[in-house]
Amino acid sequence: MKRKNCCPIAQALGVLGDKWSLIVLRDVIFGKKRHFNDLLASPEKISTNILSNRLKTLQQESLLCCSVDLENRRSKIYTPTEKAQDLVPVLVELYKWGEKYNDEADKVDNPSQAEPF
Amino acid sequence: MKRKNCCPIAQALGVLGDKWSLIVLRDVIFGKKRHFNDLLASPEKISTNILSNRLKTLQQESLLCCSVDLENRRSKIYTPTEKAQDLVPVLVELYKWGEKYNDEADKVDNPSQAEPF
DNA sequence: TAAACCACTTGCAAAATGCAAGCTATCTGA
DNA sequence: TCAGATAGCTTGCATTTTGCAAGTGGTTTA
Repeated sequence: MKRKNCCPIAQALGVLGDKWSLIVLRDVIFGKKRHFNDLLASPEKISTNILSNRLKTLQQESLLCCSVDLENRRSKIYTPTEKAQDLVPVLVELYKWGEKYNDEADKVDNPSQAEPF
Repeated sequence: MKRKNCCPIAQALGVLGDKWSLIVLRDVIFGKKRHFNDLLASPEKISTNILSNRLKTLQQESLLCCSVDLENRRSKIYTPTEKAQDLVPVLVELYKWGEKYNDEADKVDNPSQAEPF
């Protein structure tokens, strides 16, 4: 969804405002995940076609860059760009908010948060 | 999308990770918009059924509360809760990021940013 | 009391998502 | 060398979400 001539929040959401983009970026930025299968393995269970599509659009938006693993040529390496790294404050604030408001049910069921993602 | 037993970012995105929720919250929090028609009038052009649906789910998630305008009983007033106000840092970081990276095309076409939203 | 207003709801088409299976190139072990 | 295994997709199809236009039912204003 392109949003031209509108506020920066809407423009940011034009790139990030879907169910999966920020999950993928979280894993690449904080989880240091670099390979397709690593990203597939996240507990949120993205499907292969969606992940493939998201990796494509995130490259188009200059949020990820893709290179071939020289030691294993069937493998591709996805790395976050500076533009993606600059989303860290957004992700941190989302994390804090999620932690403050949306953890109550889990804390009862599952007090130990072994793996955040 | 409910996301249980997973990281706070995914939980936050379970509520906010769609195309419209954060736009509506932006307008209610920063734009001080309180009425259905005010929210409809935003430049992003949300449609009536989606807005209606989003207002419902945001109430269910305790992000908005709804009351009848006592001076005009056909009108409803939507106000942000504290939980919604606590999204200000998220919106601010999104704004900064959007401003930094997604304004280039607009600056050329439309240098004066009269109405941010 | 007719017209306008506000907040929806409904119907239907289009797009996005979810799931399973398959495909191609590369690599690994016997 | 060649049968698997592996990595990163693509395809097909069902389901869900979104988008658009039109209509509805109280409320209020002229």
